[in-house]
Amino acid sequence: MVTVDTAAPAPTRAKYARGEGDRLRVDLITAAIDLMDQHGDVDAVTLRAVARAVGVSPTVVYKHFDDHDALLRASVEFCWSNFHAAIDGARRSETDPYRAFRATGDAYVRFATESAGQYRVMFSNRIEVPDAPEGSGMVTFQILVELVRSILEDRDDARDPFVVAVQVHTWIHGIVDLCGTHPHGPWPAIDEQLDGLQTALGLRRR
Amino acid sequence: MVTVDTAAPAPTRAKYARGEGDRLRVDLITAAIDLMDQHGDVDAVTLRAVARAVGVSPTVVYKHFDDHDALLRASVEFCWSNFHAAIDGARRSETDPYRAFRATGDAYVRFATESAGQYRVMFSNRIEVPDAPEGSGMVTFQILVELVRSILEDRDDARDPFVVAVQVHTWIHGIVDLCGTHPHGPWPAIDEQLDGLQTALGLRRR
DNA sequence: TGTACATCAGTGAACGCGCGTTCACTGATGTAC
DNA sequence: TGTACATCAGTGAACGCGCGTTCACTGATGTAC
Repeated sequence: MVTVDTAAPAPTRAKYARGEGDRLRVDLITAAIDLMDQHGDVDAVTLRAVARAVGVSPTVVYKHFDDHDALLRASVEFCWSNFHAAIDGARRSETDPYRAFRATGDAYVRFATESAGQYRVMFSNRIEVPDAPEGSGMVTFQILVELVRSILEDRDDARDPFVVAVQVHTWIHGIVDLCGTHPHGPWPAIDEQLDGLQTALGLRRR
Repeated sequence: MVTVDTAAPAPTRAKYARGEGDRLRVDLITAAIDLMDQHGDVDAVTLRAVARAVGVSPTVVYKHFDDHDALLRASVEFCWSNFHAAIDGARRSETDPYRAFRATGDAYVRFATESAGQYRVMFSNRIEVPDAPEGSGMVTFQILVELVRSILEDRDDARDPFVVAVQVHTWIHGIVDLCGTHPHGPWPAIDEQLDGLQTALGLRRR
């Protein structure tokens, strides 16, 4: 319910030239995501706050989105694509499956830490984004399944990659969520926790 | 931002007798917690919504709490004591450390499932409740540390009970949070996931 | 036994606020003739 | 080359709403004399 009035009200912005009006759509989404990251809370992302951040009147939002909810849905969709890009980029950065796994885990943690607001909004599931069965995360989760599969094959490990990938994801989510919301607890460093995860789940080279 | 106007407005309630006015304090906290569980969101717990649920005018809340925030803090504190009671009760229900561990895990999952709103509000950390270092959860977390310690001793396992307890907690939190917010995903059943956790973390009788 | 009074649980109207949304409008810019 | 006009980006005032909070009040009940 607290709505802090941070930031200058309107940094005197010039209007976009004719034909470039669609760029405002991107600006609005970007501003919405910034608000998520600043407040870690989707409720801070009011239509008026987004317009204020861009330096535009609230009414112009309706030129680009049906309503407030449509703006939020588009923004969350954008978060998912940011997330997917981060995860996919990390996985592609290494060919060795163990190194790729670890790079991807690090990227996951980095996203959840540096873009904590986005991460929380995405996984708190209060904004429904229409997509494949069970949300936009599924395609990204598939990357994890494949990473796990390549490791299990290399280890001659008969476990089901999907089941192990669920284990990896639930655990890593718990780590970033708990340590993110209680950053001053006496927890081990996150990368030590990742080490522990990889060991406990038997995903190290043997 | 959505405030659904569920439930009858005011079930014609009789005022408390002289000297029993303090019972309203408990009623308000109880109603606040019900709202958390119904909406899974602390923003639904407005001062007016709580008063409405109890069948009382908003102003009377100020007879029992300094302001809206004080009501929320007291409610979250009550959630923590509910949670502690559930965990502590489960741990005391078994003497064998392995069975006690599992009973406690089941109780954790049950609380996070059946009182999902409370759980989310407690761990989302948006309401600061003043307490021991790093919040009311620490004393309950200590129960987990002791459970893990007793298992590790029985197994002649030299690992640090605190570190392993952190592993248990981050993982179990990830399981209930992820499966709670995405209940229709293709995940294994939660108790199968608990089985997997116990095995992977080496907390089974050998 | 009766009565004045303090105490107590709770009300109701009013406030200023930020919100989402609607509506009629403005003013610059490109284009057709 | 000039001019009328359609198009486009964006504004500003207004609405009804629910919110947290304040203030002066009510009406029943126990108690002191």
